[in-house]
Amino acid sequence: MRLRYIELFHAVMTTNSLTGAANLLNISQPAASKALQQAEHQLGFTLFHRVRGRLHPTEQALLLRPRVEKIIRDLHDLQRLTANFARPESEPLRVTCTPTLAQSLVPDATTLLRKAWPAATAELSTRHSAEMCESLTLRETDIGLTLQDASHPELRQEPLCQGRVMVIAPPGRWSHAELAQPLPVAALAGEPMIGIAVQDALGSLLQSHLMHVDPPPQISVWVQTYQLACALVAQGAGLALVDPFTASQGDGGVVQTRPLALELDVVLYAVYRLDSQLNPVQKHFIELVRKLARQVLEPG
Amino acid sequence: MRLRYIELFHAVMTTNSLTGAANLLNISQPAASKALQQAEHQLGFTLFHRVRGRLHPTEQALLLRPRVEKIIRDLHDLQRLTANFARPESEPLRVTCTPTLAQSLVPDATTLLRKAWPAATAELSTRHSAEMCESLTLRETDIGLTLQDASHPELRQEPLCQGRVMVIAPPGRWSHAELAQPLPVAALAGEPMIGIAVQDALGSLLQSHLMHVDPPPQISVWVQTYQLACALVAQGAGLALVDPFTASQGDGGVVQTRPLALELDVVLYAVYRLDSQLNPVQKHFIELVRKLARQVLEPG
DNA sequence: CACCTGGCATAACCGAAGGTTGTGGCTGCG
DNA sequence: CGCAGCCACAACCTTCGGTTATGCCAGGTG
Repeated sequence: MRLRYIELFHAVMTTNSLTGAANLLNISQPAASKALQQAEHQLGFTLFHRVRGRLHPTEQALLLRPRVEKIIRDLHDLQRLTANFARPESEPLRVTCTPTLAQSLVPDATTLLRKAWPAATAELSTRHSAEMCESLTLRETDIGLTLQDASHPELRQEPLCQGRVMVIAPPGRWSHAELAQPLPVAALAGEPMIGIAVQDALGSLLQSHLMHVDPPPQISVWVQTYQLACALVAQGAGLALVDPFTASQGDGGVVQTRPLALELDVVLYAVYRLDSQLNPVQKHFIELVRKLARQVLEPG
Repeated sequence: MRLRYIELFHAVMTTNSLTGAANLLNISQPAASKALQQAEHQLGFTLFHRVRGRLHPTEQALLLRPRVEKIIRDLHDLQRLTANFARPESEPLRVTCTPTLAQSLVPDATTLLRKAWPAATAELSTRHSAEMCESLTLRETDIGLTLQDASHPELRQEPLCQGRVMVIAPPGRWSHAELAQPLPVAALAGEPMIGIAVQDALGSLLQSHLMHVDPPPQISVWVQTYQLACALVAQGAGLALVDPFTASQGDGGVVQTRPLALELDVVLYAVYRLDSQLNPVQKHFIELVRKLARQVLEPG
């Protein structure tokens, strides 16, 4: 089975049309037509029924589809990987972080880095945990920054610093004296709160803690990102539990922030490949992140 | 990245030589040489160091290897699958079973089937559980017969009949009157026994039961297949727990067999694809297996 | 040391696969 | 009816993937 046939099959299945497939593959429609016939002839069974001038996948084609798509995906990954072996000599600092950290921590660290290394170039991106691991193993990026435990056999995660889970509230909720003291979890009982959808590890941990207070907090809005929670809290929608980085964004202005009395720590990790020898620029960047993060997480 | 480069890379990695790879792919050595250079040129980095007239994989090549091999495997599977869509019209009865069932149950059923359907042709093979599922989903075979629970999203398993775990012993161990009565598990305490290595579900279940009798049986020999256990028991090496089919092989001659008093049943399953419409021959075959198995499992 | 052997690269050549443009037939729609 | 969209067929061309013949280099051996 020629790879070309596999790609063509996939293209036809996705576009539901031979001309569409031809466009996708940047070849002419007759070329696609001929190739498809060759593929069917070589396989010994028909892949598509020609009915009223259109193509309809046969039963066999539907069974083949998932396997073909898997091969296409794996091939695509391989290409992404090889593409990153051949990149130019002047290696840029390639960093990816979660959206939360992209608010200020990573940009701040990058500007500081450029003062120390004016010639350095950087590629910044945001990704969620799974995509971050993927991107690191495919060598699209060299350093990942995340608040989640992202253990992976090919990756090493280095804890940079840790902080506490924070409660954010609309301004005026707490007195100045209260703000410094941690808020007991029990104090959240019955409060209107913003729910953090359980897609990340921190979120689900917090959620399980909240479920155990009595009466449970009233959660009418669920959000997927901490920034949304912060914005909603600023509008008086209730309280929310967030990581300290998100909290520090709104602190002093749109929301009040107060630590939560909980043994659970938020840990900031730098993640990189096990085999990667970090160069001086990369090491310096990580140290800058550590320093900046400490200023946020351990004030005073 | 052309598929041909991937295959070539894989061939060179496995043979450690360009000429070897060329032979593997049934092309001439110069063709392989040229293709490899094209691949490296297109990738933008070298895959193999040419040192003293030999090829040595680069660091990048070693990193690429696992992904490439995965694609090769998946491609191979796809080819196996497509090969079975195009098979001839006169479909043979394709059955695979575990080695235990290949001793007499499946051959007996096949000869009976051929009396009822003289024109039918059959393809018999033996496979262990995982390979059986693989082969069924790849449509290399249509019916699987196994004593293990082989649940799989694309497959359906139909219980045909059930029997008891049997204890086998060297001849003369038990009196004629004892043979009919189930042996309590406690009676195995301290006995010399043949261990069944835990690769199959039944084996591990039996093993865990044995570990709970006090004192535990003395196991000095572990075997991978029930036939081996049977042969060792015949030579007086001790007792063994086996499925009823294996037991019936040696019964009356080389070993004595006696049911074990245990709520655990051995179930014979027929496994086939969810979407497969069994034809009359296949249905008849399954019924024959069921009938023959009942004769073995439920004597009297 | 000279010689052979084994392994990779280069050169010249060749066929077929895979691409193109042009065209025609069929279907469905305004 | 006529037009637009989609697929198949034909004729033609480029290039890729293959061949044989040959050369170079390293290592082992009499």
